[in-house]
Amino acid sequence: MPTDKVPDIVVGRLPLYLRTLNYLIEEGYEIVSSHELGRRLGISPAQIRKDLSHFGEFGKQGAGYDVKYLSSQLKHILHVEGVWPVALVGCGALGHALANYNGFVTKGFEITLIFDNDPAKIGQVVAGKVIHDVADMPRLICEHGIRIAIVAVPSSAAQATVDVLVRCQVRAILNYAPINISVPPGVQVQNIDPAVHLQRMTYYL
Amino acid sequence: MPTDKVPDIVVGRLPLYLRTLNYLIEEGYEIVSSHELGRRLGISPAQIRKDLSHFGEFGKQGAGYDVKYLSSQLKHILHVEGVWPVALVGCGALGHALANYNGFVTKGFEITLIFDNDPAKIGQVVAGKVIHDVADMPRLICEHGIRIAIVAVPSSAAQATVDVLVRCQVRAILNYAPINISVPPGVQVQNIDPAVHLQRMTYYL
DNA sequence: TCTCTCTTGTGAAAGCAATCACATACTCCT
DNA sequence: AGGAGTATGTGATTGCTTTCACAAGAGAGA
Ligand SMILES: NC(=O)c1ccc[n+]([C@@H]2O[C@H](COP(=O)([O-])OP(=O)(O)OC[C@H]3O[C@@H](n4cnc5c(N)ncnc54)[C@H](O)[C@@H]3O)[C@@H](O)[C@H]2O)c1
Ligand SMILES: NC(=O)c1ccc[n+]([C@@H]2O[C@H](COP(=O)([O-])OP(=O)(O)OC[C@H]3O[C@@H](n4cnc5c(N)ncnc54)[C@H](O)[C@@H]3O)[C@@H](O)[C@H]2O)c1
Repeated sequence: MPTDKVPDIVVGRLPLYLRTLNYLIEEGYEIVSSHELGRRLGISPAQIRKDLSHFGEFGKQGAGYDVKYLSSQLKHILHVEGVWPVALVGCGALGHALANYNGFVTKGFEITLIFDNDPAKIGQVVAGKVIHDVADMPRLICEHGIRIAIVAVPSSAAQATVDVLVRCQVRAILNYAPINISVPPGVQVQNIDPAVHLQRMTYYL
Repeated sequence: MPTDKVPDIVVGRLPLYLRTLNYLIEEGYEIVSSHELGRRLGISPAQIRKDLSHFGEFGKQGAGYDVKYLSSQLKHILHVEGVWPVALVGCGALGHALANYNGFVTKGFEITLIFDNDPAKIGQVVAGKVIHDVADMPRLICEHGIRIAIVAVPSSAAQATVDVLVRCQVRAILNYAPINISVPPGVQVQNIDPAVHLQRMTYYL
């Protein structure tokens, strides 16, 4: 029973399913049951079946799911069959780590443009890419048709950076600055703040 | 009407409230309403009031919340009044960025021990701390009474690293390896995987 | 072929979470 | 001092998510 309107919370789990399926492929699995997948993810088998049922029928009764097939279907659903070009803004300590991270390409992303506003950094080469002046960001992002950006600038510069990105037609932003940024409707934002994650755990200590 | 058993999802929002309150303090606010706080966070005022009501009555009718007071109360609830010593395992590109990150201390954390298994790195000084051999991890973590660790090792080493940490009485783990790790009940885990966050957004593009 | 076992996909039920709406109470202004 | 305006805290309600439970399909072995 395909796509009515899929809850965000379901969409949020699909990348986790996909990640685990790809590990299963590496391990040589050809078939996996919702039970085994759930065991690895700490999620109930029923929930996995229900989640997938939003998009179609991918399994075979009595057997389970063909791992490669389900992986390819999830890539299709998530629009990561190809490789999205991504802009990285802010090439400090964290930006360097991200630029050199080799885990993106197999997941459907490649950092193709890097920006900073520090004259000492502009022109330097990081991970095979030149660091561009943020002043050139509108032009370059437009020319490359970039839709996705990673923001790794100081908090004080984050909102202004995001505003520029949004004007450049960027529609998905991964924000590392520890601040709440605001964007117009239709622009996706995901935030990563390790301090927030740590504080979520200390409550229980 | 204080603490019955607070839902995890409520606890998960408290660090966001705290973060925003601290920005409000910097901006000179003394009082804030649930409406204004909600506007900044993209959360409904009613939800904020309901969340806080799990822990007590912090506001004043007709006025709002005393920003400093509420901040201090949230710090108390989240057990981040002091500074937790944290172990960092894996001092590669990402580990370096984390070790040098100055945003932790004001949030209640300080990386006090750094470990790696690369002989070329062991003994080097990063952010004023010596990189220790992972072989010494059990002893040092025990001696320092560390309860919180950040894992920034390759995926292939993550589960084994976590197993050691758990045996050393670490009870909260922030995992950057893009893999699902399993831990015994009572151990908190939070995962950060930028590729997962990006894939959550591409669905909507 | 028939039976037994396994696993999916899915309505129904149960369990959680978010929102509503208002009594209550505090502030500010005249 | 008193009234108008404002914002909290919370029971009731609505809405959403997860789990349950089972019919139906697939394969394996006798
Ligand atoms: N280092 C970490 O591990 C870490 C962890 C969590 C969050 N963060 C956050 O990520 C962001 C970057 O952290 P970092 O450690 O790399 O800091 P950093 O100071 O090393 O790097 C910031 C970079 O952004 C550049 N920059 C500043 N303003 C800019 C602008 N307007 N446009 C473009 N570039 C600009 C600076 O020149 C610098 O290169 C910060 O918001 C920080 O709070 C970092
Ligand atoms: N670089 C990034 O921006 C980024 C982003 C997301 C996730 N990650 C993940 O974070 C982890 C680290 O990434 P990185 O880019 O720093 O990789 P890296 O290869 O630069 O660093 C890994 C470090 O871990 C050390 N190490 C390896 N095995 C170890 C062990 N058993 N015990 C202790 N130390 C060990 C290595 O010596 C190295 O110093 C990886 O799992 C990676 O997938 C990195």
